[in-house]
Amino acid sequence: MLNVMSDSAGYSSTGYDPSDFPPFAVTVDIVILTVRGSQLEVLLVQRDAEPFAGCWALPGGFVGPDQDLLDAAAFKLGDKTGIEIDRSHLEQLATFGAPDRDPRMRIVSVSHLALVPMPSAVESAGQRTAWVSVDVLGGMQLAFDHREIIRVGVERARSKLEYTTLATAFCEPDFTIAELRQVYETVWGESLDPPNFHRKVLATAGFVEDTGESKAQAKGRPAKLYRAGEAMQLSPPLQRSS
Amino acid sequence: MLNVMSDSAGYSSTGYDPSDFPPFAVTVDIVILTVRGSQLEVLLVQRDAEPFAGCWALPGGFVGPDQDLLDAAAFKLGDKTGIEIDRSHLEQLATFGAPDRDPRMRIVSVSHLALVPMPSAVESAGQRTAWVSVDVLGGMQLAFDHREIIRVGVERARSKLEYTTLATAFCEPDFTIAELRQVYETVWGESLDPPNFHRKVLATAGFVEDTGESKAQAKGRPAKLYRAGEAMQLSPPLQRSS
DNA sequence: GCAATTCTTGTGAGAACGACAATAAACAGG
DNA sequence: CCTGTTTATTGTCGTTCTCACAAGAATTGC
Repeated sequence: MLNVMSDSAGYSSTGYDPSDFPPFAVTVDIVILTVRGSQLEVLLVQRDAEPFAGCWALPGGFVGPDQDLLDAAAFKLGDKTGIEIDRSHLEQLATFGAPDRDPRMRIVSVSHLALVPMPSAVESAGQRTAWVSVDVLGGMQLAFDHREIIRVGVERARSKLEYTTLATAFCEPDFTIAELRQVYETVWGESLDPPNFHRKVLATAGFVEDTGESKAQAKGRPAKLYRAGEAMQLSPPLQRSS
Repeated sequence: MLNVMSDSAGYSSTGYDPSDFPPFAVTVDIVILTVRGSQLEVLLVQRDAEPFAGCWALPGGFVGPDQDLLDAAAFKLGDKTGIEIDRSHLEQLATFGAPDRDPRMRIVSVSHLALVPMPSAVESAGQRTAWVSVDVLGGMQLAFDHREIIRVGVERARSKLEYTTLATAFCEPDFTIAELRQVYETVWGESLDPPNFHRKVLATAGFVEDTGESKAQAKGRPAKLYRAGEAMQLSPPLQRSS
């Protein structure tokens, strides 16, 4: 099927005639992550059409003729999964365009990364969608190069938690320091010292704001509730050991 | 010009009608940076065709039908400027695809970032190419959204110098610590304490390796020459004050 | 009340950082 | 040869940050 392209080749000798560019399609794919318990999970949808029918894949689709890329990602996410994403936690991830990544034709995919809090995300998952722990993806058959896209997305999330306040995007509007710490521990896959983490978060201006409220625990002292602060960057960064 | 897509059709045989997906063209653009003296400079080429004829623009061009994105970026750079880039210092930057970013038709540009050392880069600049300090770009008229692309590229470079060993890409194969410090000072636009910088670089395992050679200065004590080490990440990072 | 649990604050040793002093190695000029 | 100048490199030291762990505070269950 790849030879569909070769008919339009042959523009290289005489410079670049704009009327002779190769035919491309452009799609958006969304790596949408959440933290449930101690698992970092990604939302997948089951494909019903060839190629890769029956396989799990990232939500996404073709970009509309007059759609901006970020708009397309947000729209496709709502369209395919019903999740309305806070635009502030949706960002472009990377673009994948290997010539053979789609057997049908040349498709360039602009992948995006979205982070959502736990409960609302889980409820919104529809029939042919599933939240899957990133730890069990190895045993699944994924469509196209989506395994690689997810790998890049997870690595981006891990990295951004170090030097940005993005971890609050995984939390409800009001959250405790322990819940925030749980996010870090889950995404990074390592345990953090509760006292030191607590102090460090409060010492970073603009990371969290006190709400005055408290939240009762199943056992133990109630925890103060905080909301996300104004700051976007963390300086100095929170560093993982590895 | 928008109708050119439909001419090169013929997807019906494969089951995919060209009208199923919108007509896109995909280009690569390269933000190639170098440090000359105390200036951070970007390579621009002067356009000879409409739109934006006569304006300065980033080197780049349409992606070939069977070309990977990174390959296309490296090829276009060599083709348009004669610069053969070390592939290890060429990375994808971001993708720009606003519907109105090109007046001709819908074009999605996958931008790339390249870093090259000073002298070779300057020599390679051809007739219609120029190295321009990023500080004077404000007064120039740039094609398309290339001003924004350059801004993102410069910010990426500034950021990556903090936590990667990428600064060595701006240096010759053998370089002194002072030359490396000059790179940091130029890209970040702030001065660093020479003794502390010297110690910090040598204390980071894998950042630089001793060559045993020395380099005479115009004045003063000769400096030892180093080469880039194996490490890619800097931990702990070098931090800029701002 | 008491034990258990969890959140929050204290503490002290060691490492890192930053400003600046001191030394080392070259050159220029007398 | 000696001296001043310049730049590279090493020392020093007080402050800050980090990290491991102890201690205190606030709740639940018995």
